[in-house]
Amino acid sequence: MSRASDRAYELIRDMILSGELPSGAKIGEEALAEQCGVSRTPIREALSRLEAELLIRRTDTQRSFVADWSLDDVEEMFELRGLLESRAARRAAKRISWSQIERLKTHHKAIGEAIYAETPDTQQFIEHNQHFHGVILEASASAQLTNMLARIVERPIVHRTAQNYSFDDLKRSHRQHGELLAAFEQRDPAWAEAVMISHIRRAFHAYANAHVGQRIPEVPQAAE
Amino acid sequence: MSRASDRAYELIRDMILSGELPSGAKIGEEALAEQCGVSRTPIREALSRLEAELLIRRTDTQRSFVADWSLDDVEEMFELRGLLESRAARRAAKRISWSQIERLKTHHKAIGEAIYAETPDTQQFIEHNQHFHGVILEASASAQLTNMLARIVERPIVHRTAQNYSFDDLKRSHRQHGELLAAFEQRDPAWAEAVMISHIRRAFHAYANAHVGQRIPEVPQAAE
DNA sequence: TGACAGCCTAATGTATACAATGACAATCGG
DNA sequence: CCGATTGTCATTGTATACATTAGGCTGTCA
Repeated sequence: MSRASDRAYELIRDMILSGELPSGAKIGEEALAEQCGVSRTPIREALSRLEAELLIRRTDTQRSFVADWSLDDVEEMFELRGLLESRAARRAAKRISWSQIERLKTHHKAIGEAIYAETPDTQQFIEHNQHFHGVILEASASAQLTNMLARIVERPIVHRTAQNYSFDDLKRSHRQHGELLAAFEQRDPAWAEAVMISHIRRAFHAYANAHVGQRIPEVPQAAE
Repeated sequence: MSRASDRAYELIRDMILSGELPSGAKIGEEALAEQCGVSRTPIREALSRLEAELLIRRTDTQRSFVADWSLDDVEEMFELRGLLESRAARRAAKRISWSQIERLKTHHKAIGEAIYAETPDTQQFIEHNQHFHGVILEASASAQLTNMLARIVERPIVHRTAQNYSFDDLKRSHRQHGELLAAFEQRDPAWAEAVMISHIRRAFHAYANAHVGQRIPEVPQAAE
């Protein structure tokens, strides 16, 4: 895709995920254009994508703000993610090739190594975790499921969630991936679906526990 | 939203749904800009939205074509729609207010009148059908479910499907809406969910039967 | 005759200027 | 003193010109 609008997209996205742009912060096209060193045109395209991914919200009059996720919103998103990913797992169990299973095993192994290193490497975990889920999506052979999950629900929350995983959470996630692998090797759709539901549900509770009480911590300034 | 880009969006969308722009047709920004009487800027915005709704596809180099739906694609979409709408129905059964039930009854009644008139009025059916499903979505109180269904799956296919409904199909759909209403009045999530799955599934088969053999009929010119 | 290369055309990406619209503030009237 | 109305300013919407790139066509060479 286009160079400038992609760069702008990534930059803005990182600003949001890193907290540099806190929840509720006002987003002006002009200001961002200057920060990103491009004109407003690619900024506008980037904002469209970010709006589609629900990282920013727009008022009725098209003013943009960093989306502010309540715990209810997050639960809703996990519900949706569970619904879609479990369906993907079910489809994948019927269709997955042996080479795809091999790739799953590779990522599974890498995740294990990242966790059980002397100092657990969360970044590595996140990366291979995404690839692991990516292979399942690919094996589900549903462009529309893939599209939806990838663009709307997938990445932002995965990041924030896994960032806060405890050692136990990491181990548990790894074990559930092992369970998924077994279900795929047996080509058992119902099993794969059930494990995936549980896997995502667990991720939600890990997120929720990590955020008890700290309802959106990064909002020092008020309404701007 | 903005005037020009909205008009452009609707115009292009209608061109696609009416078949004026056949499946696989190349879409040039410049040409559309001229046809719609606006500049390329709002056209680009409209194309983004249409791409998000999967009505157009883009090559790796951003050239746009009218999406070409195989029967498998359509089945996938109905699978997704069933997944999401049945979940919406389940949530709605737990949350729906009496006034929302009243609104459902109003649309249900209007649909009945449209069907059992001397000459069944499909347009009226489609309109009230959309409102009926809209109220359920609203009652599901999930902004994200609503967003997804409304933007990605909902409207284009509903149109094409209901357009071809036989009298029996219309009656069946009406009866199932009655069943849904009963489930809501009983506030029975499992029941509502099951009826909705069946309802959407039936819609798929109605679509499939109406299209046996005529694999995308509107493609006189080849690859353009 | 077929294939490859280079140029040419057409379409998209980006920047920028201008228009329109909404928000905010200050002042005036009740 | 409070509220409303108007004017100014900020921000977004649109148009257009220019840059860049992909894809096709033609000509030449093997």
